[in-house]
Amino acid sequence: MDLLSDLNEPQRRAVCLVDGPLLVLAGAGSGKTRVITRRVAYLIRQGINPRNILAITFTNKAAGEMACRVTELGTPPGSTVCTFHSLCARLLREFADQAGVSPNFSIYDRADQLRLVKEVMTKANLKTDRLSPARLHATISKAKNALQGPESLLRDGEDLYSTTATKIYRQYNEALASNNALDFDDLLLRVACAMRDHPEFRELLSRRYKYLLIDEYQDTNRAQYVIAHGIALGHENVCATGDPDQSIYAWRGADIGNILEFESDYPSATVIRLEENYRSTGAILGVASRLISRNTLRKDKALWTRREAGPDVSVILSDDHQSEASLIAGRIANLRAEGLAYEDIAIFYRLNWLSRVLEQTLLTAAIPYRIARGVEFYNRKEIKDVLAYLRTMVNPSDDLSCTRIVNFPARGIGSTTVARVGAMADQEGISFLEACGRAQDAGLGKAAQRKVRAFAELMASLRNQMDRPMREIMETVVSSSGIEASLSSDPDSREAYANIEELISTAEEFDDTAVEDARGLVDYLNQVSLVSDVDHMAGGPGAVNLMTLHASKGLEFPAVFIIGCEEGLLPFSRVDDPGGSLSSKSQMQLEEERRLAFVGMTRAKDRLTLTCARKRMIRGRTSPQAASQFIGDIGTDSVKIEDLTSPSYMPRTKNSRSAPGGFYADSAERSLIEASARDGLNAPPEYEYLRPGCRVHHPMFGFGQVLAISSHPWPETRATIQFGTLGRKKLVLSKAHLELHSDE
DNA sequence: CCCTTACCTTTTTTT
DNA sequence: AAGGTAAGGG
Repeated sequence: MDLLSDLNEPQRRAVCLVDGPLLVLAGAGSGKTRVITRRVAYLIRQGINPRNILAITFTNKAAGEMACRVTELGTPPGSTVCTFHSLCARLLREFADQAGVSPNFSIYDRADQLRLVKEVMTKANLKTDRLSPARLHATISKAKNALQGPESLLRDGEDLYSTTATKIYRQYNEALASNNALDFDDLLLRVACAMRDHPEFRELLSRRYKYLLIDEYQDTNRAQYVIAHGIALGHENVCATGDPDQSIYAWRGADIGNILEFESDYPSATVIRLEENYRSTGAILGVASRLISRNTLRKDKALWTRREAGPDVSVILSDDHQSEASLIAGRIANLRAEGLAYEDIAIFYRLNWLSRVLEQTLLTAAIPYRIARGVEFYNRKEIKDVLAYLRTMVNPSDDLSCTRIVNFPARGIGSTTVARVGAMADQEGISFLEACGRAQDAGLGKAAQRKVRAFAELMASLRNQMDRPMREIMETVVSSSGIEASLSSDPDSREAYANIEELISTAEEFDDTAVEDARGLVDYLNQVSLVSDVDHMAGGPGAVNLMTLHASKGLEFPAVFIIGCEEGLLPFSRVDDPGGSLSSKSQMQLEEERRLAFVGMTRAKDRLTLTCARKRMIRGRTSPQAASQFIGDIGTDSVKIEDLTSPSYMPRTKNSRSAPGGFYADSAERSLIEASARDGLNAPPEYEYLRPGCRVHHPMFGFGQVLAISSHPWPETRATIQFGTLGRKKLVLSKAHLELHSDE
């Protein structure tokens, strides 16, 4: 197949420039993935050994897709396409000596990491209610991603937080070491350090990976940067692709400087910009561009499209989350009527929990949906329990996993017994499992001793069976541990049991599909530990796609809804304000939120709808919501605001004086107005007084001044109103609810 | 030792 | 709204 004929000029250059550093600044929808896959295929056709090619992506799903598309281009296999994390996990097992790890290490996911932080905090007598483990963990994680040790936290002074964080960081690392475990950040950190400390290791990698491609370069952190540079050192055959406007992971240590400074890192670098967008309509691209142009810290970039403007971008205002959801269900039905399939439609939101109402509504509306939550499966208690057995088998030092299963299923080993065995293990400097085998020394009662010993024997016998195929291992674990017996007898556990059966079938799948250099228990755990949200959703046919804005990156859909476009939600800001709510939502953070909205919008090919609600249930309380400032940022060109909120009136305050005539003065009159607005019979008398210059209050946009009225006859009154922070809006006032304030 | 009940926090976003 | 934790009874 011809690799170049359907590429545009800059794309072709990006594919064909084989040697030397190359930076591809690829705007949203500019065919970046196509360039990368073609490039890999092109390199191979130029006679480069596939084994010398390493392409790094951010998610397993992206890696899978990319590998798949490269194969489809008819090139011989052998190239490595994977994520930074899985690359590092593999390297660490292969070069365990250089990296100073033991090859059977466990990989701790976020939940494990938090448990460990909590455990460390308790041991240090820190109250977890004063200082959240999550915050401490975030601090530690950020430091690790910047390749900084515990002492680094003291750089900016020795306040109480810094000193405790340093202490916890140290002890957390010690705890990881004694469990023979690494967290996600360690995977990168250990490889980066090994490359620094062992030049021969770095050189080996440089020789092995002579051609390096890194996708989403704007989202790389310090550790990933060091690894990439280490590999490229010497040959400099490094092709980085990315888009500064889509940098949305600064909060987890991504450094946008990496992509901005590529040219100074590699003075001989070629820079290619891809600015033609093949995805979105003119209207969508215009709206997204106007939004992102509000960012000040950015390289200006002009995305353009040959596509026509298409339908306006919709902004829909609803009363609450409930009506927002049913409105979307309705719109989905309309889109279906227009000929779209369910899988062509996606709904994005800033926070995971925003999907709940939506799910319920879609369920009752009988609209099939898929939700990008692969980890959810692996986060189920029973699944984590089974995996903990596997981990303990591979890595008997993994006390976190071992204590998790010592009494699952219930074996009558309670917390006192666990504490005693644990204390003995600590004292003797042995693992929990080993201590179980020597239960007689732990000062336990006869019965407890017998149970604990039985557990140790169970694990020993399981450990003898580790070389069997995954499915058999899994079945043995489930049956001989007693999980099967305890779950299948209890009718409340039917779902849990079904999940475990599902897990067994993934193991079977692993046996069938795994390549020859990755098929053991260790590789299975590797794979399972590194799956993410997005990975498990492969655009299922016949279902609407639900996901967070973060998860949407890299995807595209004909129709996109972004829900919850409200202050505090889409530019997200925390309710409690560590550091002051007004001042410290820094410009940097706001701009990242804006990029996030930009990413979401640019996923849409043909139809884009933004929705917001006037009030919403947050943490069990209904709280009033204001429209997102981003709705102001996108301006009014190619935007249609549909106001579906019901009439409402602000309580009168001292400052709000009556319009001439005082028509909304008493409640009887008010309910009359509401009734007529609801029934669509007569215009509420306000409209008589609606004229340019009026000061009005809108429940979502706040105070504004009427600039012009384009058509007056109710209920189709359209008026252009200037709102303070949100700019000019053209509103359809059909069911409206403007409160007039005379402002002589 | 296990199970129930009552509070109490949590909630960004992800490898 | 929901999940986790501490306390208390069986």
